[in-house]
Amino acid sequence: MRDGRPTKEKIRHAALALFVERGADAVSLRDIAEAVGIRPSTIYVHWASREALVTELFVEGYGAYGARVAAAIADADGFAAKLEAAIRTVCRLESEDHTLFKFLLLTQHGSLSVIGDGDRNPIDLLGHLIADAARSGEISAPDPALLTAFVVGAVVQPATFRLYGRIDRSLEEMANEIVATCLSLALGRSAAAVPFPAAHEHP
Amino acid sequence: MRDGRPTKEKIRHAALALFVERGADAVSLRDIAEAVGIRPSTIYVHWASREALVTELFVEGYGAYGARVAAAIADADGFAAKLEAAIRTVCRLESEDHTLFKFLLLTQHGSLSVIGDGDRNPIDLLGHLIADAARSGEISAPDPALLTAFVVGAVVQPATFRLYGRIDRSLEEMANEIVATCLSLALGRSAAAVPFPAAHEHP
DNA sequence: TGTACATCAGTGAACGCGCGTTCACTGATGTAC
DNA sequence: TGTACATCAGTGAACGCGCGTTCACTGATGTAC
Repeated sequence: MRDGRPTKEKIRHAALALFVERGADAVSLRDIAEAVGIRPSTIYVHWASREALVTELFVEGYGAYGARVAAAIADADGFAAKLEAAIRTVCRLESEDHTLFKFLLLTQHGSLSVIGDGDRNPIDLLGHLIADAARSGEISAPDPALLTAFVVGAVVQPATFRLYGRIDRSLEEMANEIVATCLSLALGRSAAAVPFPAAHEHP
Repeated sequence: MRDGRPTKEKIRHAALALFVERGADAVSLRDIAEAVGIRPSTIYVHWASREALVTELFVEGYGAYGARVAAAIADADGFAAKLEAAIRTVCRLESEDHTLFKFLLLTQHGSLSVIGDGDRNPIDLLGHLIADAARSGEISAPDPALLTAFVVGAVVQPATFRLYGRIDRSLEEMANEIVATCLSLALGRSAAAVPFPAAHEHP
């Protein structure tokens, strides 16, 4: 028999590229097949349905990111170093495989429900890191979930701005600024760490 | 002749609610018509196409937000007060019409291209506010676009977390923390304002 | 005040289209003898 | 080494379905006389 693995890999790459280019909903199996140079029915040799293909790409990509971030956190000592390592890893991943990064960013809404609670995904890992540090007293964060949102926002929003051409540099090129901002947010100079520092209090 | 305005308004509301519930791509004109209690063809009395309906909802909603934010900025004096007023306005809008807010947040990707550059939308307004303050020396921001991303992220990411149940409070309830964080980001205690403050420098 | 007319919001049936999916098939390739 | 066979990756034609959209129509309502 023929070896189907190269074809399967080609389908994966073409699908990812098209999903990023047009949005997953706007890409048909015929589009993917045409990009690879196969017939649409061949896709069913490798996946049970269109949904299974999309889900596999999302779960595998998200899982791979989670594993890399988890390893970075495990290798560093102390909250600040762990947070910095996690952020730098995400910034590096954006450069390593920009297509996958875009896909995860854009497919987020709608496919996030596939990921179970507490799974090994980058956002939960950051959330646990911050929640643990708050519980142990290493940082002062009255609302760890909100602080996590601020930190995630300081990574995801620059990435989104880049996606829409509002920013030219890659996440990796901005990594120093992003890391410094995340540390500043987490280490007590932000509202989430010390509530209402009254830089400007509401009347 | 009958007055079609109430029907048009019902279609607007039902469409918005369904788009938020399932994502705009997953809602057909038959779904909308059924929710309103009319026939699908009636929608063509009020809009030229499905796309025209979606675009009108997005552009009108985004424009309304832009107008409110622009007014808030115009009414306040000085950069810090203007920034605070803009952020508080966005937080208030999320409570006032949660469905519209969700729709704008989720439809962003894919429909943002409809909005022209420099238009009166909340993100460009924030961007110009920050860029102007950086130019006049009121704040020190080597990369105003990146600082804008941080500030937008400090609003949008908590909203996204709320959407997915990671946070329970409304933006309005978190407004004090969000405003303080945005001011802290913009007023010089962040990496974007003063590059590499070396809270934790990379080896 | 009563009647005739014009307007147009809303209808109902139908359209062509592209979609995801199925399935009997073909034929290249690895394995057994 | 050469031949027969089994496997299964990939094909090609076809399917039913729901989609956005069209269009001749109906009939409620505001306006003119």
